[in-house]
Amino acid sequence: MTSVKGFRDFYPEEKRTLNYIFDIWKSVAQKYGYQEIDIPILEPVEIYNKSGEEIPEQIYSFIDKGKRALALRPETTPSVARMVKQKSSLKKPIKWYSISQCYRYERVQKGRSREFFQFNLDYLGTKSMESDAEVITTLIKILTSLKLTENDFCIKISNRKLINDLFRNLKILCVKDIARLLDKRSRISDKELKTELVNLDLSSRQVKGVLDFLNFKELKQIKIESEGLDELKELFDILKRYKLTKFLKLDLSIMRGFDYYTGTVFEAFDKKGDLRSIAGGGRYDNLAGMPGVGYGFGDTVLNIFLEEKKLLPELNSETDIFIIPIKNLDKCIPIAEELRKSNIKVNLDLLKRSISKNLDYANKEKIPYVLIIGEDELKKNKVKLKNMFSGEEKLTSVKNVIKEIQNGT
RNA sequence: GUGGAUGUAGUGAAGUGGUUAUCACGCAAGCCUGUGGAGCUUGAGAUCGGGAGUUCAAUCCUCCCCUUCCACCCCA
Repeated sequence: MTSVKGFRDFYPEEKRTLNYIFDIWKSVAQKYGYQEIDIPILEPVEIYNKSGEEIPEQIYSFIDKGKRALALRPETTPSVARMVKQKSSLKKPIKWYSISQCYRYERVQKGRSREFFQFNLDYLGTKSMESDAEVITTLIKILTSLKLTENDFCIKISNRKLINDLFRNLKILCVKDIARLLDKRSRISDKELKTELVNLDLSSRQVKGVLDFLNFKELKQIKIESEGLDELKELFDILKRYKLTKFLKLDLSIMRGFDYYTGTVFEAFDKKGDLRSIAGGGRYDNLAGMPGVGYGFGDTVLNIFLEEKKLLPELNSETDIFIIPIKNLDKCIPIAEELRKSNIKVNLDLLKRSISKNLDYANKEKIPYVLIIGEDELKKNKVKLKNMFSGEEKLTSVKNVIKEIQNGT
């Protein structure tokens, strides 16, 4: 009796945590003026052709009854691009976000499942670095809203055009192989990296060139003519205005797996470096029929990260109040309904259990208030309201209960 | 796909070639006919991951498979 490998169950407590993350994703996106969209779970397989080699391998694809080759969405950007291309009447700029479950058939392990939630945020319609900066800002704001600080994470930034120019300058052709190597950089020593580079038939001058630019920490150190370099300079300048420089790190080893990126690329990492990347994205100017920039942000790594940092809040039940009837369930139902009419979330004991059992239940479920209703109370036309955190009790009217709960929350 | 580890109630752990497989937490009921987080009592819950073999007898020994986890690979 298990769920499908790599697929997850969310019990109420876990779902609450997930909702906490969703709420922050949404509120930051809305704060910057992004609109929520939704995309289909199935897409034609071909739309992922531009994603690179890795993705098609991991795609859940099948032929449907109409002989169409379909795929469970492995990511959102191609769908966003499709939606943008499809409807030419959209007003620019297009600022969208979405939260969707995505699917990838891959080896299950820490931080990687086959089904995950991905928050995606995109700014389409301009090549201006201002949009790259805003998009990166939202990513940082999400992480800080989750109470993470510059000691916990950083955003590594690079630019595809600059990388290409650097390679061209060194007359290196096997860009792909090197890109893969560079991606591993944080996990291998410089020495190993060197021998690997030599194995790829690079001259010693080329090896030195590659190692050099990996160690660039500041843009000033880069001495070539490149549009990518200019873009990066501009981007860092704009981000200064958002006062976010402390989160940023120039890192030319950032490559990103997707082939469709054309300019800025960035990735959010935990500073200790023992987790996978938390979020990642970049600029894609040839995918949607118009330039765009965006990122994807999965829930799995984030969850582990927040748990390790002990930043997942203890969340109360969504229920506001639990009613304990004492041998008069029939009289309590109308009271419960009255509270619900005032938009209060009410749970009512239907099992006719004892007071102590019910209090125990309310306590375990972390319901903040309990209403005890018995003979004595009904005689006086009152109810007994108990605050479960303080233990305080008072005899009061239903109307006052409504007021108290509405003010208290 | 490659390599390593793992598997005993819901969870975490013990244990033994031999009748009814322990313990803790959790769950349920009672002590308490109107007051929780504690205590005590009782109860439910496991074909000991699956299959084959060795044996009079296997949860335990052997083999195969599966699962889950970790690393590589890659990525959210």
